[in-house]
Amino acid sequence: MDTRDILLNAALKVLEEEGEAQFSTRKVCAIANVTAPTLYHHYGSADGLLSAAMAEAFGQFLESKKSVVQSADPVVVLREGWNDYVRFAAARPRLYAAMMSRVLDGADIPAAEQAFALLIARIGAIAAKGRLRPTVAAAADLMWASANAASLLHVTARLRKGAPPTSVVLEQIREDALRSILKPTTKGRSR
Amino acid sequence: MDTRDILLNAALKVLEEEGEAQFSTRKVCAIANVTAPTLYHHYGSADGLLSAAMAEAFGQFLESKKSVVQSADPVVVLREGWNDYVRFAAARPRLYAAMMSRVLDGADIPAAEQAFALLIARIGAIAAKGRLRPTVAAAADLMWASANAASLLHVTARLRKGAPPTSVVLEQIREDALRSILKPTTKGRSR
DNA sequence: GGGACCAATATAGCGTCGCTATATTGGTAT
DNA sequence: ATACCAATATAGCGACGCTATATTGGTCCC
Repeated sequence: MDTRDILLNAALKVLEEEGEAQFSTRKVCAIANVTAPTLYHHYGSADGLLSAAMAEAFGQFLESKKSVVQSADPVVVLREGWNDYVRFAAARPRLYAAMMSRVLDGADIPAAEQAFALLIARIGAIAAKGRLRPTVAAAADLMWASANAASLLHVTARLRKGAPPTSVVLEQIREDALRSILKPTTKGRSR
Repeated sequence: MDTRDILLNAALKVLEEEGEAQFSTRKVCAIANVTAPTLYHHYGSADGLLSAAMAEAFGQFLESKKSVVQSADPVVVLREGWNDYVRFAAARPRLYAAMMSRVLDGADIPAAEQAFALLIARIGAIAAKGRLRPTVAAAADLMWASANAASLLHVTARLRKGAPPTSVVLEQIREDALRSILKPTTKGRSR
C-alpha cells in the first residue's frame, strides 16, 4: 500500500472513529507516520484529503450497492438499495454525518452525484415497466429524502432520548415512500 | 442592545450569510466591534456562542410555531408545525444546515430537544383523541424524520441538479407521514 | 555509467485559529 | 471614600492549516 492510500485510510479511520470535529492534518499524519508536506503533496489541502476520503467512502458504498442486488424486479432492487443506504448510515454514523455535513455545506461530491444518478436509473427501470406513478425526478426526490430521513433517525438517536429507531418505523418510512411512488397494483409491494 | 445581544446577532449574521464554515470568533468580534475576551466572558467558548446562536434561532422558530397555530384539530396543528419547520429550512438554508450539522455531531441542544418535546406533546394530543395508530414515540420519529427529509430536499438542491423540490413532492412526503400515523377515519386528512 | 530531471519526503516556520492570564475600567453598595 | 465586582481590553500561548526550501531516491537519456 503506497503512501497515498495510507493517508486516505488514516483519514477514514479518524472520521469513522472520532468524527469530523476531531479531524486534523496533524492527527492524520501521525497515524500515517508521515509529515505534513507529504499530505499536501498528495492531496493539496486538508479539505482535499477530506473530500477524497468522503469520495472513497461514497465510492465503496456505491460499489456495494451496484454489486449486491441481482433481482429482475426493479422494485426489489430499489428497496434493497434503500436498505443498503440506511444500513451504511447506521453502521458508520460519524462518517455518514460527516458526508451529510459536506453535502449541506454545498460542496459537490462526484460520488454522491453518481449515487443519485444510480437512484434515478433504478427508478427509471420501474418507470419503464409502467409501474411508476409520479415523474422519475419526483420519485427520486421522495426516495432519497426517505432514505436520509431513516438514516437521520439512526444518527440523531441522542436527540430523541438515545433511542434508536425501531425497525417498524424504518420499514414504515420505506414502504410509505415506495407505496407513494408505485402504481397501486395488487402485488404492489412484492414482499 | 447590550454587548451580549450584539455578539449573538453578529454570530447569527455570519451563520446565515456565510455558513458555519466561515464562522470564527475573530470575525464575530470584528462585526460586533468587541475584543476576544468579551466574547469569552459572555459565552465561554466559540462553541458556546455557536450553541447560543442556534438556540436563539431554534427558539424564535419554536415561538413562531407555538403562536401561529390556533386550531382545535390537533392534526391541523401538527401539519402546520410541519410546514413551519420546512419553511424555516427553506428560508434560511445555511442556518438550518449548521443546526443539522451540530445535531449530527452529537451535541445536545436544549432548544432542539424542546422542539422535539413540543412535537411529542402535539402528537400526544392526537393520541388523546384516539386517532393515533402507532405509539407516540414511533409517530414522533416518523414526523420528525419526514420534516427533516423535506428540509434536506431544499438545502441539498445543488446535489440534485439544482432543482428545488416541487410542492407536490413536499406535500406527498407530509401527507404520507400523516396518513401512516393516523387511524384511517373517513375524514382522516382534514384538508 | 554519469548527469539531468522529477516525484516524494523532510525541516522549519508563517499566519490564523480558539482560548486565557492579566490588567484596567466603571458602576454600585457600604 | 472605599471595597467590590462585572465588563472590557492588552497581549500572548499552543494548535491549527499550510508553505518555502532542502534533500532524497529513482528513471531516463547519451
